[in-house]
Amino acid sequence: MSGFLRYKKILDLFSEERSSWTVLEISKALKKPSSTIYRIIREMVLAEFLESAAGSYFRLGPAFIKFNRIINFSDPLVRAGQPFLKKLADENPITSVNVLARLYGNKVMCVADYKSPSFKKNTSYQRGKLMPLIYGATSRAIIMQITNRKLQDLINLENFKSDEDKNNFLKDLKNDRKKGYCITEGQVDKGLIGFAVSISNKKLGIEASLSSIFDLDEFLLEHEPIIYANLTSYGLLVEKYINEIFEDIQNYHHETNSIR
Amino acid sequence: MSGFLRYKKILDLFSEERSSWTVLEISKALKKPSSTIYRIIREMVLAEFLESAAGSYFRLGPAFIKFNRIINFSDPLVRAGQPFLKKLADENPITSVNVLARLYGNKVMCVADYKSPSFKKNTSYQRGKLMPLIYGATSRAIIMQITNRKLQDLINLENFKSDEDKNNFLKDLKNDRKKGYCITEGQVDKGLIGFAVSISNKKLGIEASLSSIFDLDEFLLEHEPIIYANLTSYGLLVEKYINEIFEDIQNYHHETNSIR
DNA sequence: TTATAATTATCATTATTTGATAATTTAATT
DNA sequence: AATTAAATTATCAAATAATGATAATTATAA
Repeated sequence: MSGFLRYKKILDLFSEERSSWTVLEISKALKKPSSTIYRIIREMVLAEFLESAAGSYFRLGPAFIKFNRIINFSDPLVRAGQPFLKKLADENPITSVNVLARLYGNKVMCVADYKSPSFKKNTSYQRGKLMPLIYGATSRAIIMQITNRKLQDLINLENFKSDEDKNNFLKDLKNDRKKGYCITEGQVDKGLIGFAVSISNKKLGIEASLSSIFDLDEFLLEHEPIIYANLTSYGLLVEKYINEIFEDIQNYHHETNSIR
Repeated sequence: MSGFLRYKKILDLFSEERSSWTVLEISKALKKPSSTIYRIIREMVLAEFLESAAGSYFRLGPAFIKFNRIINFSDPLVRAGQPFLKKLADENPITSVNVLARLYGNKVMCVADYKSPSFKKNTSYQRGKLMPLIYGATSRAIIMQITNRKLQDLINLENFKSDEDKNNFLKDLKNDRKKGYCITEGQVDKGLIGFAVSISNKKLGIEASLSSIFDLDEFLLEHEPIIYANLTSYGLLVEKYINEIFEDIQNYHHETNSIR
């Protein structure tokens, strides 16, 4: 265990389910002597990536809140898409959860979400949550824009139940690519239906999706064209804004570099 | 430069104002050879703490969004206080920004905020933003609960204009401690008035504040008693919930430890 | 106060980082 | 498609830092 991994392995222990650890627990989990863990933890506490809590427990530190904010204000995808989620929700024919998600390793991560105030059911899509790559429209609209080697690598990491399962998935992917958007029912959350379009920007390396999720109890077939129209138009709008932001960033860097 | 600092120094370059850097720029800024920076950056990209963007720039990675989420769902202060911010806003006599903030190093960080939808002015208090320790009611209600050595250390880090300035600050602090809450006008944002109460929990090491910020153009003296009543009652409520969460955590750890 | 747990310090050994440079890959331009 | 420049990775000996066993100290609880 060396380099950044030494720190990351500790951070990765912290989860929603288990958000505080003692040095001894960490030392057991990572099979490292506690003197080593103490030394590392001390460094991370100093850097505010961890903080000590009651009862000699440690938890994640405020540095994450700070850097998260910087991302919020600067990430082109979040900046471009965030403001449209509420509008999308307001224009949808029924209450919805609206999500901006992106590839994160071999998972999909929601980076922004807006739920209509009166939406009743619980959904898995909340900012920061990691979701499976192969289930749900949100994820599908991301993976369907990935090709060649990268797609192969990602798919090889997935555990399909059978070869047939895998082939079906690939066939669906092909169809969705042709249609330009995805619909899935209950793949992630029972009783919900999701619609999604791809969001991409080659130059910025953005592989993302915009999606609206509805309660199956409220959803009617006649809603589909409106949902589809909303998603595609807002999707294009988000991509347009990403481009503008990209140009802003470029100009900024040109300026600051020429000043020097 | 060794240990975690090596990584932190790079991360600390990234700010709202300057959210993407090339390896060469980092290498200049930190006065380190680019081969070294490349090696470090590669590690951090692999860990998703950085990600490569267009034009050989790098920016903060999605790991921060993920860990930020875990904090949101597990930090006792956020969990206990977050749900009350909207209620506080709704019960205030005029539109307001409501903030939960805590000590972060020698600064104050907002960890949750709720703005009345129709609040017009811009405020500095937004989740994740670092604020000065000695200005504004939000900060004052935090520092006023700190004593002895820790207070000395924190105050020594501040640059007061004069000794008189410093003495005035200490005098105000004493008064606020007696009163049990703080009011400041325009210290952080011109045209705004802030009210704050302390939030603390010894066992959890929480030194925080709950505050409501109003537009001076809307604020009337007769609002003060209601504001005061709201803040103190919600402040106590938040502290009560922090305590309950603390006990939940304890029980959880007892269970998991006895199972093993 | 005493006892126990938590944390820090020490230090020789072992392993890793460093930085100069070369090699390779990628992107831009002709 | 070929050329060039820029970005990134690889190499390796020297310098530096991490490790972990143990001892010492400090905080916490009984």
